[in-house]
Amino acid sequence: MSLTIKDVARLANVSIATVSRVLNRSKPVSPEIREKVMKVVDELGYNPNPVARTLIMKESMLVGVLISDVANTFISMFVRGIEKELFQHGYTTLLCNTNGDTEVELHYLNLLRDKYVDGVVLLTSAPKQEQIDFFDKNDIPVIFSSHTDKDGRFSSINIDDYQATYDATKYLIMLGHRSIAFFSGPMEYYQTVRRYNGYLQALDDHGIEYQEGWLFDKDYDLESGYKSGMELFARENRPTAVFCVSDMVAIGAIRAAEDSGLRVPEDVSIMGFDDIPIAGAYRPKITTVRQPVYELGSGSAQMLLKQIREKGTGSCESKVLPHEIIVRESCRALTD
Amino acid sequence: MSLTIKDVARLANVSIATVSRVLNRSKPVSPEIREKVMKVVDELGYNPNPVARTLIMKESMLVGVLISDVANTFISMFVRGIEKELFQHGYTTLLCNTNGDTEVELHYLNLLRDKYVDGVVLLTSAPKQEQIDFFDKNDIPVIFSSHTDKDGRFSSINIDDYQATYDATKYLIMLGHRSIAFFSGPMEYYQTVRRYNGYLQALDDHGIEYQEGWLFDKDYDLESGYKSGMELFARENRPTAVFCVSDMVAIGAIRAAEDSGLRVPEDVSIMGFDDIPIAGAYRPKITTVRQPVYELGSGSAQMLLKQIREKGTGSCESKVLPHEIIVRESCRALTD
DNA sequence: CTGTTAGCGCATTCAC
DNA sequence: GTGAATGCGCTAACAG
Repeated sequence: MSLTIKDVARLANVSIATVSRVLNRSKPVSPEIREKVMKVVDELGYNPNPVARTLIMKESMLVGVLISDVANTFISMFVRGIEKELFQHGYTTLLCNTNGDTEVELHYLNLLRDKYVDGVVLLTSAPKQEQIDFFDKNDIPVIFSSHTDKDGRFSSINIDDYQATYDATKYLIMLGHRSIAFFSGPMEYYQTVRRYNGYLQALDDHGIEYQEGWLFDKDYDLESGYKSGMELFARENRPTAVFCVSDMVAIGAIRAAEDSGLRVPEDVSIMGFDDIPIAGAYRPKITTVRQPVYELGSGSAQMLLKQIREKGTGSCESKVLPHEIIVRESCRALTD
Repeated sequence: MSLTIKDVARLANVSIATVSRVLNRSKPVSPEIREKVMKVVDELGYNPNPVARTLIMKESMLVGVLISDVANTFISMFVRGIEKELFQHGYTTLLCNTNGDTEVELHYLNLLRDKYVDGVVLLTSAPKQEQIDFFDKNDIPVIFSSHTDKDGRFSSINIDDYQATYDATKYLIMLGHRSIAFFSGPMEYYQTVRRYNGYLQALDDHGIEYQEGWLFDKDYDLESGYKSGMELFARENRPTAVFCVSDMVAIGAIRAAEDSGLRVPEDVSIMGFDDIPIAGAYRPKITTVRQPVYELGSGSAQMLLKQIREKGTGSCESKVLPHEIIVRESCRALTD
């Protein structure tokens, strides 16, 4: 069906080795022959079979990206960042959705290795032991995105979740709030834990005693925020502010507040996280912590590319991107 | 490094041909030998190299999914539908983001073919001539999602965009609206055109004359809706209702209305499309047309799988999934 | 510089 | 039923 290197060699009256050489610049070829070959290649519109190439080279120009559904809201943007960067360097992105299922993750990891992917980006939010083991066993470049392994033996790119939440909590405290609930995600994710710790530390640093019942650990989505909100706002003695681990949770919380007869921010202040496009358009506009999602994606790709080039060095780096408090309308100063 | 079929053959004292046979059930093998081989396979944890296999079989167990950024809001859900379905059948999803760039699309299509993908799902919203040509030239199973080629020579899965918009417009008319603006996406997308036609027809069928200046064709995102809204609501003689091609556009339009001192739905009714998760949580809750996004994804996968099995038959089917008007708060009845 | 040859890991035709 | 040999399309030693 398709053209092979043989066809080119025959029509150009050279050996297949020569064709391979001009195509890969692997060895010097005389200008005349090179040109002759290129002419045939162009006329035929020939391009080498990447599968055969992979079989020999053990590289595929493929990069696997594992995603789960956490923070699913910004996955799309994140992936675009990765994808664009990789594409510019001739790599293709193999996207794998794991739904956070360890078994599925492992399945994909093995599959990817068998396909000779040149690298992997993990956006699965909970670095499991199985993953660590896999990358210990297989020498495949990998970037942990938005989460790191405990020992920091692998490259990673993150924002400073601890500091970001610390800053957010501090902001609420500066506004005069002394009772602040924490609408969390699952504590299995280090990301969540780091945020929680930042929150606790900010409380502590400002002489606020953490209260039993301020923590709601459900998930990163709208429904979780709504449920936590309905639960919290039904209480007699409710906090004056709520920190949410995502904007979607914040939106759910705002809905719950309104359904409970509370106004935001007059009766309760609600802070989000992510700064998804809708955050600035919501009513009230959501005060939130901005993550540079696209940059996290493209940064992952850049780091991975570097690691692929330097494969074998065992080098490993960590990158932390800046966050930013975006002040809008959903949090107000307490002036009583 | 990795295990090969030779290792298995050696340890089981059989030829590689026999190993291949038990693994593929391609030819009968005596029970004793089969068992002996399987034992070695299990002990070694051997699995065949898919790349070598692809080189011979000309199939990869890979499916390419091309996406652009239109309706980017629901791509995530759509892809999950595809991915899950394919995964269950042993296929892996190769996701390619084209940004609607024809050149990039073509690049990917060629790459995918060279990787021997077993099929392709197109979610690029504008069936371009180049794409049609590609699939005419290359006999690769393909599903056009959310858009069809004009001639209907390829399989596709859609909702009935024409009817859905007709229904939505009719709903607004039934509410008493006689002047209805259309916040559109780019007219290069057939999807957009079909919706526009449904809108026009509904107007016509109910004796409403279409007015110059009711059409705003920008894009499917929030900003487009906002801009169109600011433009429209500044006018003296503004419509009482607006149909938007997506919920994000609707959200932008609602923002614009409020920034123009208009209340929704008291002063202007705004209707969305898609029913993204936020639509029901927005303030006001958005009246919209629901698309079964996940089902469009899994349906695409099912149709593709079927086509892969029946490859060569040249069979081609079209599937239309139901839409639904979701009545919420953003549109009100005119009672004057 | 260039051509010949030998694999990469596997499926499959042939002989037996 | 089973094994030896051939080749998928390509790269890389090896000679010349």
